[in-house]
Amino acid sequence: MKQRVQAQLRDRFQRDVVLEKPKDRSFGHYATPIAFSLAKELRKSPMIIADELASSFGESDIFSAVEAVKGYINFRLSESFLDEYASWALGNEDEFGSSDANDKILLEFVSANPTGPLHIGHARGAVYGDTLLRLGRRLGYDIRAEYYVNDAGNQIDLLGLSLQLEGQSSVLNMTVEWPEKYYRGEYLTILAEEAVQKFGTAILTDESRQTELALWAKDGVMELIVEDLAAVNIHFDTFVRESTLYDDWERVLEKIGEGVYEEEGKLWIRSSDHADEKDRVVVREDKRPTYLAGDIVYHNRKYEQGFDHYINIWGADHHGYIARVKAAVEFSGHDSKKLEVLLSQMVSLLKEGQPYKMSKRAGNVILMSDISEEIGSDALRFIFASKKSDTPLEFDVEVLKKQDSSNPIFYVNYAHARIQTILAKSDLDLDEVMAARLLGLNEDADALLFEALLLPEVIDDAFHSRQVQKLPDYLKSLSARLHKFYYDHRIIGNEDEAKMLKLFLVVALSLRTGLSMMGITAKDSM
RNA sequence: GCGCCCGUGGCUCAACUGGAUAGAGUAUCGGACUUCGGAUCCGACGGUUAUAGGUUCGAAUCCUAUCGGGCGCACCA
Repeated sequence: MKQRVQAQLRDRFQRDVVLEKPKDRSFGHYATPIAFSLAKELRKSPMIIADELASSFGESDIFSAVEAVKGYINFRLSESFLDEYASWALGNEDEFGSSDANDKILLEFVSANPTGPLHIGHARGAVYGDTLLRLGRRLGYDIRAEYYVNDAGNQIDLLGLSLQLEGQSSVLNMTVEWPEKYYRGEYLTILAEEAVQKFGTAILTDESRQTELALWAKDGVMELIVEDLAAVNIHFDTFVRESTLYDDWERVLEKIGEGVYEEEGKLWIRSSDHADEKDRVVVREDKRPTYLAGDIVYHNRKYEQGFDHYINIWGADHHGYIARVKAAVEFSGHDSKKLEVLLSQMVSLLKEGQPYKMSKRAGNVILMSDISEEIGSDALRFIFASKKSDTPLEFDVEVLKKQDSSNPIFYVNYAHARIQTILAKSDLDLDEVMAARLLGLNEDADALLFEALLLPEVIDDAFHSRQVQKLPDYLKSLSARLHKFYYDHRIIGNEDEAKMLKLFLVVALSLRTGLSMMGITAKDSM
């Protein structure tokens, strides 16, 4: 809708035009402050320019009024334009909110270490990434969802050690001396039992078999992670294992060439040449590559597949890592501007006002699966998508279990279900409803229709600004308008019954489509 | 100490990325059922946008300083 209006104005003014939604709806559907920016070049007051531009509009198919007010130019869309657009949307559900974008994007997210099930902090990045994925795909982008599995390095050794100790303690009933750092949790007990069945008890006590045990266990943990994600409707296209990358290390090292140097027996990358604070070690004195080395190969591999754009979603505690990875990308001969790193901030959880402190390595973690089971996948996804990903989020699980308007997912679903109920109750059949033209609507209906038709621009805006919370915000607002309209107007038996039902169909379409962008299936009854 | 992010009604968050009178929810108080789902709706209360300067037609948004908070500053991932 907005694109069509903008295209029209671009022809008229011979320049790109910023379109806003006026604060006060009585001003019209759209407005532009273009006169303010023209004021400087034309050396005239914005008011006069706006007046002149507004009065230059003659008859138009899409505008019923164009007015200048205090320097703004306000546009009111014609009923026939809105009606035609609404009818098109209802007849082309899959294209409603799509665009002709077709860039190839590689989106990497979650990428949690395979050392334990996902916790609530991972859930946020997961929901953020998957929502972005769905929005982008709706717009037409060709996006691959990828998970980077860190199945090498110290944390895998620690997994083996932790599993042995856990097994010695809970399966073999031995007295165990716990080290300072180790993983803990129910999943280890289960894995230890499975390990005994598969390998015999010696696997738990023989230190020389720790690596063997760990390599087996990480696959089991990955299965848990995949299950945790599937429970909230998240699925990946590809999994890339860190352990498979190092074969390529020598070749990538050659590409980097002068970008690395040897000092103190170690290999360093000149990342300080590219905005990093200092150079970083990539190969230690004992020849073991650092974590960064894996990431260098991984990103080179990404780029060699020729995507137009690369998006990584990382926990906010990794923000210091961005500069060195971008530096590595440059040294490997690629354009680091194509790599976009988005951060997902901490989550703190309340339950009846009681805060939980979370920490992955310590015992007191909140499992993602516990929360998704407690409040349901839909509520979890809605709340996690509701706030800018780069600011901390705090919420109370009790609120999300409520069945009333304080629970946003309930509120939106209720709006959708209400529409289904009234459609079923009406004596009109679908053909009669669809045949109605949305002309001569009252002001409430016009406002509701317009809001329902905004979905495409919300999808576009939410994706391109990477701010997925705009979508749930919109759905709450559309639902509120629907509830109010429903309260104020009686539908069944109304002389405009067919029009109102068609209007409701458009609202339902936007609610349903919007929810599906969040991995949520709209409810037809509560 | 250095770097990044952030300070908006009691609480949780918006504000179209520089635009019109800073909006929602929640909490508190008050109201609306002879009604298609009251699982809803309406009203009231509540703000010097942390503070002080600056930039311009116009600032919550940009710049500077101060105060306060989070995260990071590994040859861990």
